[in-house]
Amino acid sequence: MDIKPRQLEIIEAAGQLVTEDGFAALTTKRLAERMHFTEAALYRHFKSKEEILVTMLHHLAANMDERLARVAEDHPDPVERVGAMFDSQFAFFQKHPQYLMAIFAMGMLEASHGIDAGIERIMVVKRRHLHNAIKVGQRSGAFSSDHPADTLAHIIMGTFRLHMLQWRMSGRSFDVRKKGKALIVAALDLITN
Amino acid sequence: MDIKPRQLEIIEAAGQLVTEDGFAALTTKRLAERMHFTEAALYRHFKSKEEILVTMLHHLAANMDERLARVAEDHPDPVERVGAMFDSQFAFFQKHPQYLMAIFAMGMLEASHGIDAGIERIMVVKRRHLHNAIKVGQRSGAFSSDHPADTLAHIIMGTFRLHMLQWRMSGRSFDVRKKGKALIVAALDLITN
DNA sequence: AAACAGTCTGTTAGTGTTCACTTACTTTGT
DNA sequence: ACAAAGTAAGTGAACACTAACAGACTGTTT
Repeated sequence: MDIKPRQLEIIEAAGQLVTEDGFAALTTKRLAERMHFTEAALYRHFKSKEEILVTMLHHLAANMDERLARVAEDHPDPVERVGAMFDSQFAFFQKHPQYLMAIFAMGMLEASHGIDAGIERIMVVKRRHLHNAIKVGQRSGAFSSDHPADTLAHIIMGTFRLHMLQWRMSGRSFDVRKKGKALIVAALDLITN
Repeated sequence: MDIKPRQLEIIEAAGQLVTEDGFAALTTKRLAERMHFTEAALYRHFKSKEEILVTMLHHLAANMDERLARVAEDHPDPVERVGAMFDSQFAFFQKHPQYLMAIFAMGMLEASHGIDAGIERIMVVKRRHLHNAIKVGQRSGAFSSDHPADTLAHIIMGTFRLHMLQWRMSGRSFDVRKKGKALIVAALDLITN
């Protein structure tokens, strides 16, 4: 499933609309306006509105998987690795805030099964990478083994997600990367031996 | 601003629809069906669909504030207090899952400013109670002072919110109170001296 | 070099459906 | 008698999507 350049433009415009004004703001009319063409032209590139979102989520999941795998390769030390993973996440969403919606859309079971499945896949990807890093750290003795890796991963993930939510709620008015790094360092400190 | 019994019924039905099938499922038609009357009858009790949601969020915020204040009074020990606060939250949402939407709706900037403000107020209420409890615990030496109370409150809140999200995503198929208690105990253990 | 055929990407002008909400009237309980 | 709470039957607006057509560019045939 490869995404053509024009499709990517549409996906990014759709993400912008949702991130700016909420899910309800994503209409074919507004999306076409932002693309500077007509509604009908959208259907030359996607067969439905749903397909636009599903394709976007696919794209994001694949992108994130690859990016986190590369970070893991580059950082053998587990504590550093977790820090670098989140720093990569912060940098990504700072650069591409239009994808923020994918983090929060779940919890709204919006519309279709395809969308839900796409969002869940993104969470699973993130969780898998984080869980692996923590398990490696527990084996090496860097992280505490007082609690299961699941639990520690949950706490870190929750900290990350709430931070992103607050960033979004604030209108992205602060430096998500700097503040986020401080939070993740604090959370890592709590679970480090 | 008092809520009449019939209004409360409508509010709860609206919450059910959103929690079951997402925000888009809350239409005047479906809401009226669930109430076993016509759409027009809704407008005898609320002047708009937005007012239904805003009233619901007001009601929930007031309810939560009172409930958490009572828990705080009943538990002088800070560690116990935080545990009891979240246990009270788990029990509440287990009993009234129709209010779950209020936790997740933010992040979707749905529709109106009134709704956003209502959701933000709920988050502020929770945060205030938690933050107070943690500060008390830090002063008494029960909680670590290696990190600011803000940071610790953030980590606990994030842990809670992700847990609720997973419960919802699972179709509320596990014991949110039991699993939640374990998570909160683990998180508290990390920040306890 | 010119003509042709096909595909890609856009247009205009609609379609039927669903939405939140209203008007005018009726029933019910005190 | 009066107000509260319901109904039937609609309103215009917005929605996702479609049919029919047209220009631009491609590669192929004459």
